[in-house]
Amino acid sequence: METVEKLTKVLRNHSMKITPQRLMIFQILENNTSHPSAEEIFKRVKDIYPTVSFTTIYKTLEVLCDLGELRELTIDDARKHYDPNTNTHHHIICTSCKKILDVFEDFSPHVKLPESFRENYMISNFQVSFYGICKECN
Amino acid sequence: METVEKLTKVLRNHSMKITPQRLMIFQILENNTSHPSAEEIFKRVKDIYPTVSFTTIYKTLEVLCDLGELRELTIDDARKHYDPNTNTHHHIICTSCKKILDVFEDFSPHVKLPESFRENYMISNFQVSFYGICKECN
DNA sequence: AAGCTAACAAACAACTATTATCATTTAAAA
DNA sequence: TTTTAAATGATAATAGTTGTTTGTTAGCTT
Ligand SMILES: [Mn+2]
Ligand SMILES: [Mn+2]
Ligand SMILES: [Zn+2]
Ligand SMILES: [Zn+2]
Repeated sequence: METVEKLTKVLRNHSMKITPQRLMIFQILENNTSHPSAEEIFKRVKDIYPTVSFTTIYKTLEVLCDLGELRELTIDDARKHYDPNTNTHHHIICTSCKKILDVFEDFSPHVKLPESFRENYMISNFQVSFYGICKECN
Repeated sequence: METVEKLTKVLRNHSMKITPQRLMIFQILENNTSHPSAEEIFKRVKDIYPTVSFTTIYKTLEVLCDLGELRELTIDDARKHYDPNTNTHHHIICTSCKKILDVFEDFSPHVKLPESFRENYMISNFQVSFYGICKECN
């Protein structure tokens, strides 16, 4: 199922309303692998709905995160980025231009929390972040 | 060599000055595995030097990071944390209380950037972040 | 189709972490 | 001790994000 359709359904199931602004956000997120920041999403929505406010963007992104339909990435120290792909995967960020790409390698067979933590932590997930410089940034 | 001694030496080598405030920060960082935020460091320095400013804390932490003597952790989405241990290692963060612990497992033999990225990226390092709930937070 | 109401959007204010500016002070070299 | 470059601290500014209020609307009910 495509993102727009799925998110519409999920929000409906929670008696939340589908507004034009939200639909636009869903469309922006559909098949989006660019890991946009709130501002990048805001700008694109603003092109179509010039009166949209930042609050609306943040509120909708928060709702989607709470519903588990969106991942909030803590990888760029300057701002949060959002990822509609909620399947386990990893990232590489260029420390110069801050571009974030997906790394779909499955590290789970090898990356396990050491035994000593097992009894003290309930692990929900892990993520691997690679830091480097992309070719464009040399 | 202990942290205070080492940092003093490194700063001297770069013609930087050793001030009482900086020495206090060095002491706070010595053997510190709590991954403090700037504010936590600020509060502790303030106990001894009540007129210290936040600027001094941030500036000194920036200097240490630039010199490679301190690691800035991007793992808590609310604020940066600092780690005097600059050797490669990983972390587990409790998503409830935000406590950060070290994970010293060496994942480097298994966690490698996939071949497809090799020609386009100069990787400087990677980090594994485990997310979970600690026992105290249940 | 019209009315109802919880949820929403927008305007705006507030807040938090961090960085910038700059006059004053000080570490440390001469 | 004098000199000077660098650090400090007061203050302001900035950026990202969250909270509040009030009028509007999606989508159900009649
Ligand atoms: Mn991704
Ligand atoms: Mn650590
Ligand atoms: Zn780049
Ligand atoms: Zn906890």
